[in-house]
Amino acid sequence: MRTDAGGSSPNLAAAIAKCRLSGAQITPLREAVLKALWSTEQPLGAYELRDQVSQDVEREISAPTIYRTLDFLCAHGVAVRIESRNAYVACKHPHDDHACILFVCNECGASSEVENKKLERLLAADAKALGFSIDHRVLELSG
Amino acid sequence: MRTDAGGSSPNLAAAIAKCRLSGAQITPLREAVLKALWSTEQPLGAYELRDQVSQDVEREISAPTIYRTLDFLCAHGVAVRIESRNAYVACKHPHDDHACILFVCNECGASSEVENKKLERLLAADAKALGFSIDHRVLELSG
DNA sequence: CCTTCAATGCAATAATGTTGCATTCGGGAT
DNA sequence: ATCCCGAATGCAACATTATTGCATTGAAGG
Repeated sequence: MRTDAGGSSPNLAAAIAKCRLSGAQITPLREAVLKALWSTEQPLGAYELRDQVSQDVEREISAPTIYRTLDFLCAHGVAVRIESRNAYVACKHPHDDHACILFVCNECGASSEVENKKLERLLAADAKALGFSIDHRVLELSG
Repeated sequence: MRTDAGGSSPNLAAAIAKCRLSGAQITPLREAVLKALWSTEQPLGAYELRDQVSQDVEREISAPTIYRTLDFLCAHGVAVRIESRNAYVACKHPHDDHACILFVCNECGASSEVENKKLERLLAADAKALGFSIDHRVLELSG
């Protein structure tokens, strides 16, 4: 028996597995939201997700529920919020630390993540010079 | 006669001069908003600015007006929007291109900009590798 | 004086995000 | 099995952030 319902990318299953690692439960709702995120390259807004997921599960999901679900997915590193668009995408790379750059296309809206160790080191060096301990980074490039 | 009213930082005057360069007019409103931004290290929200500026000019400024003014200031490189906080700060460095990193303190809220050419080159290289032409960057670190 | 265009005023409304509390549901202890 | 507990969700109300469309003002130039 397959655990990956609906024929979506195998990596969706991997993301789900990743969440389970931390003892968190993957509910049908969380899975539906994650699935929606995986179904496109486009960043999706919270209310957009709400509509899609509502249709998927055939009942009205409320805004707070969506936001809580997104918080959960982001906290578990399987989704990322794009601050400059108030939108979310599935995190499609397997790394634990989220030191990636997000490229977002202005025309098609597609986004892609890029890892860059050198850049990470530079940021760390700058932070150190300032006596600053980074707890969150936002690196978003659009073009 | 001094053009810098109110005894604020001399750099506020420089910022104003910078705007004039592009033939734009600095109205009392725009100057008041810029002054408010310069008066603190703290990122200020649009509505926060609205209240401060309204008090300053002794009449109610409307939200659209504040947003338009902020758009103007950002477009002229004398203010920066912090995407991860929905807030704005004065841009306090003189450079024309906005290739800086924004460090924002979680405790005191203060923000500071850091220029880093190496980092810039790395970003450019990554973008090139993707066939991507950057038109806007958001680099925000909080901690 | 008149035209014109940028800047601003203003009302309404959209879009995004949050709070507080009630309810449900599943798993472990008794 | 039943009870209890805590996590997840439902839900109403509300807070915050941002935008649209159109009217008005005001300064620069013919």
